[in-house]
Amino acid sequence: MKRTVTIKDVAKQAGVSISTVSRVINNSKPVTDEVKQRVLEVIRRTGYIPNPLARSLVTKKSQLIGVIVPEVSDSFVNEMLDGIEEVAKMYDYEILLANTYSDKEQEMKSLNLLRAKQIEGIVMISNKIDNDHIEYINSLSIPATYISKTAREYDINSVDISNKNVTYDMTKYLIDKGHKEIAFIMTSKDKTILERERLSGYEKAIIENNLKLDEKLIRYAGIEYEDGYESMMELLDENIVPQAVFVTGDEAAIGAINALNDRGYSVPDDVSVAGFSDVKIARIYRPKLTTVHQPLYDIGAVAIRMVIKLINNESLDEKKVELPYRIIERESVKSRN
Amino acid sequence: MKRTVTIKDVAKQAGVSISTVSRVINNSKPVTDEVKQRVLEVIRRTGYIPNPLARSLVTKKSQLIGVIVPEVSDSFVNEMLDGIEEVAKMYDYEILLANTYSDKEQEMKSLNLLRAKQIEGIVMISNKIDNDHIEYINSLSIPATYISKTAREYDINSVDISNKNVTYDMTKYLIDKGHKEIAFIMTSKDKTILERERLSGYEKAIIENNLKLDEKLIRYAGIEYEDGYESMMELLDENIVPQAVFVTGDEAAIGAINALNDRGYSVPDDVSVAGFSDVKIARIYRPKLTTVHQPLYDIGAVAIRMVIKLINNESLDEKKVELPYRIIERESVKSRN
DNA sequence: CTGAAAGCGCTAACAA
DNA sequence: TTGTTAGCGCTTTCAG
Repeated sequence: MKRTVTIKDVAKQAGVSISTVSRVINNSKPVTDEVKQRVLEVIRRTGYIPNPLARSLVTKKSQLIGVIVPEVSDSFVNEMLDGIEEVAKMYDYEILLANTYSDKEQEMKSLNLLRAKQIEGIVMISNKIDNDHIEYINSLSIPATYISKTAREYDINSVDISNKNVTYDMTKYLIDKGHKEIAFIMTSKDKTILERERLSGYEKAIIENNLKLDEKLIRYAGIEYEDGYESMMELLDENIVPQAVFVTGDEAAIGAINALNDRGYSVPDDVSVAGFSDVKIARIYRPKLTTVHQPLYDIGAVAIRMVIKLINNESLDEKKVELPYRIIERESVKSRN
Repeated sequence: MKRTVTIKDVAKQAGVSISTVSRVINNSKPVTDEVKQRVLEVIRRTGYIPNPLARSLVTKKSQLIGVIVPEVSDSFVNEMLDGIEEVAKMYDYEILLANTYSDKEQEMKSLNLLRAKQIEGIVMISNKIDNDHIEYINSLSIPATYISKTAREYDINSVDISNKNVTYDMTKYLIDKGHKEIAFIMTSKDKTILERERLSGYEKAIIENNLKLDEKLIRYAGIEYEDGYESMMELLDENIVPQAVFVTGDEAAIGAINALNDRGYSVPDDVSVAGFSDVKIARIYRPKLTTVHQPLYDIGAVAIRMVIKLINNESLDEKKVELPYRIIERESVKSRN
């Protein structure tokens, strides 16, 4: 273990005081050019790097932002992470990552751990946040922004897509393509406000267009591939073969397509399937998935940008940012007009 | 901003010295039970959390491990990240993440940044590491382990799958299934030792089984979906329609399947396709991809376990860990016997 | 413009 | 078993 070079070493070698060195590395106070060059030279020669721990200890700034995610390997999450990472780097923040596997206890634990690490801000991505999370984070008095389906229900900083009309729009799209019987597989069994809105978007489109609203066509599943597969199988087992299926998750949508295939139905020739999110696999799978594009990278980027602003005491234009979605027409939906 | 409670506050309120408080929070020296309880009580009441920055400053331990990855959103990478994260948590280490987009300059920059953050160890995942990386990391005298195709070429700690016979085994498998003309798409244009070995594994299997070794059947592409697609198209454009295609990457393999489909060939009925890695999509795609399973989660887990051991001055059983691979038979390869 | 000195919150000798 | 004290490496008054 070679001893690392400290500010003292630099000061001594440059023949100045440590305060002067501090001043040149931080550009905080005027320093004669001659002295500055001398110090810089020593720094270069010795390869000196200021110890951010010591610095943080006095400035109370760690340049660390905690990011809490359900699971890194989830495509939904990691596309956001790319955005988060990118922006963090831009502003010289480092990311402290914590996986929670959507377990609330683990979420609280991670929060605690991150807090201990003196993070300056938090980006919390969670399937479902509630008052406990919010109160705890508030009690930390650390800037935070949330990415969560339930964020809209609370008075907190959050970023999301403008969910209001998504399901309405996609259902309408499907109807416009000539589908009369449209199944709706919600990838959540919760009944949060968001889910109720999504459901009513679907219902509204159905009713407005004088189609029959059939409870049997509505299913509640999980978000995984298997969940979509099983839900679709369930439908098929009940001899329900809709003309179109709208699944609120891409992987689950692909599960549905596979279930359909396994039962001898062709997508989109026999039945159309639409997804939600536009993760990578939606572009790769065949038939390519028609889906709702969520700007995941941007969501992550905006979220962390918000906390950085907050950290710097800049004001936020809006507490709740909503990014636009759009329907991406690919191959899994066929016009039946 | 409420002032955070420090060890001093606790000491004062408990009527003891700060060293005593330090002793009880670290369990480092015996403390009378009575005093201990008193201190603990104050800690509980005040919600005191030791400042790890201050602690690190003196102990020179940050409980931080830097992880450098090409891209979080790459499925190959994020499955390893899950393993890394899990083990880190187990040993109370926090992960500092840096995305490099496989850019060498960025890799060096990230290394620098992480170094500055006083990380205690490094897990470096990189497509291609070279002497510059290694020398730099060595100069930091921080424990590191590498996950990289080129790691085997250097005398460094690394974890990998036992690559030696992979391509031989898969090619042999394909031959055993009755394929005579087998294309080999390498998802790399480099010619590292690993790539040469992979190539010769393929060649060995072909020759040993008295098949014709045809240079035209060997292609060099990138690792992405599109790369596989294009390489396959290239083959097809040259009127080469092999009975089987072995692509050394799952997403690229799926690209190849799609190219085949787009040209009217059915997989596996007309041509078999095998992949490499067994990332999530291999299980989801239809036909399900027959591929070489790499234990990505385990690779990540082992890698970080190694650096933790190193940090604690425990000796490593082996410098280069090789995890077993296995061929996963699914649907994209059909027997032609 | 520069240096001396205090102190960020904590651990670890060293004494007592 | 406990308290005192000297730092860890740095920033930041405060003088000069």
